[in-house]
Amino acid sequence: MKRVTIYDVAKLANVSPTTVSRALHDHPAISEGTKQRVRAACEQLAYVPDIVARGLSGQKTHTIGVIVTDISDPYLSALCAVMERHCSEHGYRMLLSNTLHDPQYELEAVGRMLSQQVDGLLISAHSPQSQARHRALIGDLPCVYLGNNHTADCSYVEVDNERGAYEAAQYLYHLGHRRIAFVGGRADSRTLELRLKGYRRSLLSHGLPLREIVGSDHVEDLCTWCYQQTLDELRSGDGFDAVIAYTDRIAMSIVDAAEASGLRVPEDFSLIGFDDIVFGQLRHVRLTSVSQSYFRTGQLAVERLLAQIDGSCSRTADIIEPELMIRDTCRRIERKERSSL
Amino acid sequence: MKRVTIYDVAKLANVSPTTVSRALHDHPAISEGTKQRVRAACEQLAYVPDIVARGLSGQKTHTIGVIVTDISDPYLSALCAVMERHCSEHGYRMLLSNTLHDPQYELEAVGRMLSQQVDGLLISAHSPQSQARHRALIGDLPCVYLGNNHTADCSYVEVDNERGAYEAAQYLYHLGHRRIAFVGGRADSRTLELRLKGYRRSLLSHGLPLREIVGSDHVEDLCTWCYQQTLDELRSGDGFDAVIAYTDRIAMSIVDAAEASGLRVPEDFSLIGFDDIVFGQLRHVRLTSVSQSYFRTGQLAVERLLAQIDGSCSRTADIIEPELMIRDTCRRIERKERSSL
DNA sequence: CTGAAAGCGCTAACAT
DNA sequence: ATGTTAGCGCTTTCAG
Repeated sequence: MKRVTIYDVAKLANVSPTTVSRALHDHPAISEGTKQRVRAACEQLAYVPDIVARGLSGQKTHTIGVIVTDISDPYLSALCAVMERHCSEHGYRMLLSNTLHDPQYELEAVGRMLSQQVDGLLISAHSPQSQARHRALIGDLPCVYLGNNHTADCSYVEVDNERGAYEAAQYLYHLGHRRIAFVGGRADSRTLELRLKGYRRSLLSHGLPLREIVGSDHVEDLCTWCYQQTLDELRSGDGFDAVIAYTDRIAMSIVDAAEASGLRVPEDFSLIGFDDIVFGQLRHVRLTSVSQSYFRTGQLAVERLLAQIDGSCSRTADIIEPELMIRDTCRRIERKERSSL
Repeated sequence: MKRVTIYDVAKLANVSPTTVSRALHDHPAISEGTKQRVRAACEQLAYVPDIVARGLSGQKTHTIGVIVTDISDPYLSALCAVMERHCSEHGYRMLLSNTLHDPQYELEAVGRMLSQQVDGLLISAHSPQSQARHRALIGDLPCVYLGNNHTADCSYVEVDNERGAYEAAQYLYHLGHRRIAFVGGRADSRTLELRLKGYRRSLLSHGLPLREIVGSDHVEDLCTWCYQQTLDELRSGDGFDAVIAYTDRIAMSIVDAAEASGLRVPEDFSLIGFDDIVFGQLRHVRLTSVSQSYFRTGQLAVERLLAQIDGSCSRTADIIEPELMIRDTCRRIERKERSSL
């Protein structure tokens, strides 16, 4: 069973292949009558246009490449869902690659996307270093980075993570907490760096001591590692009564660690996560979290990329403001030595 | 900045394009010396092969299309991650489409994949009906269905859902529960149908009454709907003391509903989910769940598909056995009128 | 061992 | 309004 091509359609409709092509693209210079005939012939032969050939001939493949660190991360999978929708609404297909935080794989994925002739790239990079490694490969192909893991000379849509963490810490401070730790993240991530920066800015401004539990880049299972570290710290006596977790997923591990060491959340222990994933919103959990709207991020990223592709703009930088979603994992502490507030 | 083609490489290496092509494919009839020269030239020009042209010329695009109902579902996103890995290990790229349970979109997605000339398709269909609608389009293109939503004349990898539900119900029965409900799912899904079948087989064999709370296909947010329905039922007095939920996600909503009506899990209320997602495994939740290994499913699906593509086999049907992961959301009930066990 | 030439299916000048 | 022709970048007979 051979492929049906425009030549077959042309023959049946008694016109030239060009006319078929034009009719299919609704070219104005084709009479309504021929268009009808061509469409009928297509129908009859069950003709399906070959996008690959179209891509070779024209210069566009109408395919965009998406490279993420972990598609099974709830935030990223939600983001992908949004991006896929927007792409397909604009007639683009989406090629997906999952790096699992492996910089080498990320580099190869970029290469594969290029050789696939994607019209543009949407990348959630592992770290600024990994991004630097593939930067040259990409050249001037339209590309928008998702999140903070990139260097300055590119387009991106990112959340103001410094501010998100700062506000989370401020919130805990005003609730009366004075022993606030930051837990989670991989050392080479710029997102982590920024969140730490915000956390430090808040604590330092109140003269509070910093407590940072951060994984090195080769920790395999970050959640388990954070659970263990936190548990150890809490048991060593000299603990803390509030935690800002790098992600909601880690926050949930922290709940486990707190409870395992005999502390209840939020009665004895306050907790804030990042990402505002759907599982944190369950009544059963009600995790207070810094939200970075995946909806807005995904939409904006695709929009910016498509604008770059059709040449209507070059570099863009968008900062999404985070929002603290206050739920039930933080509690006000009555302080005897009322300092200021 | 024009594209670098094999012609450029050929010129630089002082050979013909044919030789370049062959050298790149490690053709045996090319001398080692020329291969070296060609490789050097490629390097120097930063040549990237054009997969699109290769696809047009040969007949393979080395691209497989994946169509899922919801990439932000934890089970499916984990499955996609596994499949992406396996595909790329075998030199295939993965085109992703997300139907959000819309049969019309599913149909269009199949069309887009076809016109993209994918070498094969991996589909998690919305329902057997929706699958039937696109079946003809696909024709004899290699295709493997994920899960139970398909008719008989195709390849698939599915979990024995009937058995999974049966065993979940048996487990609850042996724990002493006599008022066991099944909650969740969409009416047109065959997966639901099978789970219900297993649930019924168990309950009927013990002479217990059936309690089924199932959404119609146009319920928007299934979780919220299930929460509300369950809450109503529980409050109406004549409730139940155990639930098998259609998914873990729904199970979590049921926890909320139970707690909202004053019942504690597992003290007053036992609960089993489906999927064994990572969030259910957290110590904080410890949800008992029927596991359908996404790892095994994803791996097998890709393997079967690739075997079909390279022609080494035609139709396959694989059944994955489910496994009841017993955690902490079910509890033994002491019965006064000890019936049998 | 290497090269020339003919497509793969489609589009886009450039005619008519 | 429609047709002719020449590629897009690569592979693949068929000849040297």
